[in-house]
Amino acid sequence: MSLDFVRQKVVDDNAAGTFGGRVQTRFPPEPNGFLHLGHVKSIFLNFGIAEEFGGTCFLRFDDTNPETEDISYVEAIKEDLAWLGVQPDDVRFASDYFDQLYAWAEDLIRAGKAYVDDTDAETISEQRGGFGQPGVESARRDRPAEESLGLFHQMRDGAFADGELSLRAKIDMQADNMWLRDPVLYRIRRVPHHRTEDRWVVYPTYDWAHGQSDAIEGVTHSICTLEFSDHRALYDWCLDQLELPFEQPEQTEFARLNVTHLVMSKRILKTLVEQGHVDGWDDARMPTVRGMRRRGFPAAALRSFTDHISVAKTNSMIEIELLESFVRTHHNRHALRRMAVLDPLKLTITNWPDGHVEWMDVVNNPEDPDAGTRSVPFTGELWIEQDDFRLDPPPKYFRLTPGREVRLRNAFFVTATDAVTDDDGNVIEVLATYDPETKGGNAPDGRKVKSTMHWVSRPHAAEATVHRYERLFESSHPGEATGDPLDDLHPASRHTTTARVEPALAEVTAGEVVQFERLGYFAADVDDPTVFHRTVGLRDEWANIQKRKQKG
RNA sequence: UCGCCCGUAGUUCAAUUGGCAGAACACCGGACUUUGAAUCCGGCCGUUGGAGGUUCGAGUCCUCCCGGGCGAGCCA
Repeated sequence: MSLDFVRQKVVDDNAAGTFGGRVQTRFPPEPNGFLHLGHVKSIFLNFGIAEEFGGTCFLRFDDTNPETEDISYVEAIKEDLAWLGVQPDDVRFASDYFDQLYAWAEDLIRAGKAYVDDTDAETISEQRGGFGQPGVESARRDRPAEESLGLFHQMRDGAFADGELSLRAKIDMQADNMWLRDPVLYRIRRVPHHRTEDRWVVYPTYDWAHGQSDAIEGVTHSICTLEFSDHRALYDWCLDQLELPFEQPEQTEFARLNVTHLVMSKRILKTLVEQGHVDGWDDARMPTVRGMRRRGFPAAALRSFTDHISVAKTNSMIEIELLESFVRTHHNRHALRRMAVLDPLKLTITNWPDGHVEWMDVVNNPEDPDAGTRSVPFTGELWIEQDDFRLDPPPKYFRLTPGREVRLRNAFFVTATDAVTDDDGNVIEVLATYDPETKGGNAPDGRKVKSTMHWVSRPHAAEATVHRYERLFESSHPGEATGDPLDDLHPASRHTTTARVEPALAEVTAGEVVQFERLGYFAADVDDPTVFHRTVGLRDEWANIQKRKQKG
């Protein structure tokens, strides 16, 4: 197994003694939204590296913009992290460092490396120039340090309105890298902050806060996504100007995660919630940590998935089927097997002794002998799946059809004898006979059947609401055709029915994932365990046969 | 237009100093089967973005070209 380029860099740095063998990372979310799959990749990368190299990893909230941030997100992010099984060595906030950041900014001004500008935002933008175009220096660029310092203090003390003044780094207005064209370091925002409340009216920008926060904490490897590549020169420039308590941290960028049929943009996710396309951020169709949790995607599967896809600088698009295969593999080992009928059809056994109940001993998980067995009631009045009976079977259809014998799993062989139809010709009940010699599912004479079907005893059945999901976005690349992912929304991504389920399903705990035999994995809702979400279906050869036939 | 980054199988990644281009998922087939599941076995898939160059030998080094991504917030 070879190392990804980030881990390789850590190994190389350790070999060269760059950080004295120390390894420290951090996961730095902004508390302005919920964690999603993209964050999960970053989380397991950062915490994983710390763990593997005997280092440390802090959770640090990048809370430098009070206009969009909120304490509720802080709590949600902590919860999601805990659910992912990750334990930060410490929890910090960029706002913990506001005093130090401000003091460092004063140093920068004194050193003639920053100045207070009264140019308005729009003009600054114009003067910045464009790609291949020259920049124009601000008229205040050479303001004496003492004057800037005085103004900077007045900014802090509330003497100016929002946006009236800003602190800018004095770097190079002709740089090819736009982030070096005198970037803004401090801005005035009269907005209460969720932690510092009204103590500050000036806030550092990301570029003045991030690298310094890393440096204060002793971070060695500051890992972020590719779009920050151009910021690295600024990250380094800022740290170069300061006296640091530790070795200077280094930024390394990796490609963010893209998955087919999924959208990771916070903005689009928010729109889905606000326009009611989903129930909320924690809807089982959302690629948020909370959504995936409700859906029944286990943290362990997310971990093996992110391990498998590794990390690189190549912009890539992962097929969602890969994620699902990790989820299936996990549940195949751990999920208890249960029987549930999603689209019920009556099956009546005409030669069954009236009122007789036979309790069948059934294995809970063939992949795990320790999971034990349970008792399931069998009677002459059953529910079977509508899909499992055809009056007029297509080729290669192995299930129940008039005159054919099949096995009812863990019970008896039955042979369909007749079907009752309604006025429209729909089958509403199937009549069958059973062979009492086949109890448990084997014929003493050794005869075989082509298929085995699940069932539920009507008198014993419990009802459960079951949600089956289609892809939220029909297109593998949402928005590719029109530019707006919302145009690719599946019009009916959730299909809800009332299922008939075996009695044992009344005992599942919230959040538990079970396999409905032959159908897929289903997660009992985290709030209401009488509701199930289809996590992912089983591989379905019959569905493939039909699909191929459709294609011709 | 300028700068930075990235191009290896359908997809995601490997390939030790420059030394036989491989794996997983997907797909196809077979075995097994009380889940058309799982499991096991096998198969298919490549102009390593292109063209030159260096070399006994290039995915790897050099040059040019092509394609894709990001960048002109007082967002992060």
